[in-house]
Amino acid sequence: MPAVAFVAVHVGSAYSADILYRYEIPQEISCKIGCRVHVPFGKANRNVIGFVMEITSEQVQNLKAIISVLDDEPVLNQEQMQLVYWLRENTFCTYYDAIKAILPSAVIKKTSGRTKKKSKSIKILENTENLPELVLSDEQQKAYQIISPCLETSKPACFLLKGVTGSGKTSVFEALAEKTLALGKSVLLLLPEIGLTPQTVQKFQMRFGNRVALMHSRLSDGERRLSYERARTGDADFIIGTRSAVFAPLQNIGLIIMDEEGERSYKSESAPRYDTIEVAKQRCRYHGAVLLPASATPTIESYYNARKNIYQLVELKQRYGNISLPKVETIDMKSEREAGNHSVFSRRLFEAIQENLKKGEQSILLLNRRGYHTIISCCICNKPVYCENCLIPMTWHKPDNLLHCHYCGFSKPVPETCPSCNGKKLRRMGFGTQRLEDELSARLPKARILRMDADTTSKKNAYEQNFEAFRNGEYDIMLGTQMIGKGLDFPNVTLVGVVSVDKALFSGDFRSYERTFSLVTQVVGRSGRSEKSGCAILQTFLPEHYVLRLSAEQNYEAFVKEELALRKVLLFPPYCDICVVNFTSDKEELISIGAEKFAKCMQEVLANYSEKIPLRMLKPTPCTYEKMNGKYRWRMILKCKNTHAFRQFMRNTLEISAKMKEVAKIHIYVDMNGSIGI
DNA sequence: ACTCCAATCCAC
DNA sequence: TGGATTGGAGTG
Repeated sequence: MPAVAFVAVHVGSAYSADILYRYEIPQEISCKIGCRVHVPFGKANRNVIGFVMEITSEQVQNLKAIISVLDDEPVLNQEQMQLVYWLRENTFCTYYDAIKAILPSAVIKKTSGRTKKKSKSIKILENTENLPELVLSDEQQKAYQIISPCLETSKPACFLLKGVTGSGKTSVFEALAEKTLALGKSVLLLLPEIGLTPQTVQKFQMRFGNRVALMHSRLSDGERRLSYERARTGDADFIIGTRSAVFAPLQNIGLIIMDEEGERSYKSESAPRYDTIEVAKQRCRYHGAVLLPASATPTIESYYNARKNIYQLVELKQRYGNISLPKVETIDMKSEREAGNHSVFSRRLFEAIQENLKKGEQSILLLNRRGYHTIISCCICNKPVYCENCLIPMTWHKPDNLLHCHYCGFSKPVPETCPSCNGKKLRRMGFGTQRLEDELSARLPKARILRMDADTTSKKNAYEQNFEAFRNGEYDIMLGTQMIGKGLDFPNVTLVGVVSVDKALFSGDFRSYERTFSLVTQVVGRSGRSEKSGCAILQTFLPEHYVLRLSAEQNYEAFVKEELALRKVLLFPPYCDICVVNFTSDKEELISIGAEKFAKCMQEVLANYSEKIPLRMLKPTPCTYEKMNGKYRWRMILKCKNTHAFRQFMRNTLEISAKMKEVAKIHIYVDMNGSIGI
């Protein structure tokens, strides 16, 4: 009786075709679950690679047969197999999308199942002479002692480490990692962006030497493959990396740390659209490991979980060395305007910068818009100049004198006349980091200014080099977008100026308040980290807004209280889950028809559903930016409970609707608890 | 009656 | 996804 293999093959993003295809396993072939196989596929029987997901001995007639097996041993182990199924169910992706996230492309494509190349020697950064024993403060020690007993058990647990900026969370990580490794278990440390935290990475490399391997998106295919193999074989038992590293094939994981847990980069914006913390939880359940999300401003969801005792809260309330948090002064920019000051700088902030310059101390200025003029609009019809691929106003950049689209990267010269009405006069408005730099250097010609935004840091190692130069005192002032708020320690910074974050409050996402609160808290925390005390100045046109008021007070608890109350009333997470169905098409006329047909189909499926699905369906609507990258975009928001029953209902709807011609003409993807802005 | 190409269908 | 199939427009 021939055995049957259930094989996952690459079928694009077609929901209805993403099934496991059954093939006969010929007698002479031995194949295991998790191995890659060559199978004939489609009417033309083209030879494609598939992954064996299941093997049964059932009797099925007329199956095509597997051509050959590519691997002696499975490329997907038992845990990875479970993760494939988990990802497909939870992120509404295909089998192949899930496999692509779990395996490096070099492993999917490699022709031989055996790793033949001996790995190159890795530069060893171990430097034992240079390690003063790890010294923990009382508070850090206490945090360590609460968490560390759980590392010895093999029960999954989650601690939420809430530590004010400068409290030395990293030292707690180090102590816990050391303990985990001593117990013979492995450690996974996740960071939002590897380039922004070279100090942290170096610290761990110094302490743990070549047990550490890095995994992040800037590795080449070969480097990624090497790190993957080192983790898989146990040659490296401490992985440091970004989002994708959550899939590192470590054995026997004891601890997963997620630093700056609320960062957006932890949410994947392409298939599979996973949330790193959810994958980490899944892996902790599998390994019986401890999960440790950490932040100065935990997400509302995490803090709520801590209040419900799903997570155990561990707090670091003091800055290391008992340095006080900087005092934050709020400046009402409306009164500046009334007083005739039309500059981006309030008089108070400018004086403070001057003062700092005189003292030889450093300043950091935050403005979360890059470019020079952020809007070019017509004096007659008032319409801005839009990107040709996106319905998004373009930003003028001074260095190349071109308009740039910050969403698709398209650029073009400033038009002579208004593209909408042919008006002859266009006015340039808005303030970006380039203009801030210009104005600052005009008013303070002697100041050495470092601008940090996506335009100045695109080159490899640019972050690291610039941050290092600033730290070494080569600059007086660092100005930039949100990227300057994170992680780094600059002992000589005693002034932080928030030039403007008002716009960030109204991005259209229900998380924009918590993100703004977090951003202000992070950047303010850059000030006064050594013995010199620091201060911060927050400029806003909305001083009475509770988010800005509470950010200035650095009152996280009060902010969470307000935010939870708001979310309860408006029904947002953590009181429900938000599932967004996204529709895209390059044809404008198809998208509303397809989206509405889908919504109708969903209602019908729901009406015929035996299980009760708590669900609030909102009508499909165009996205805030209706066109991006040449694609028209609609979406439909569902307020739901993210249960197995809901996810089945959702996939059911996707499969049924995919067969309808109006729906088949457009592209659909589903995003659970992602962003609903832009 | 024929070609040609884009839209559509389908895969085990 | 990608190839095979289908059907409508265009051609002689």
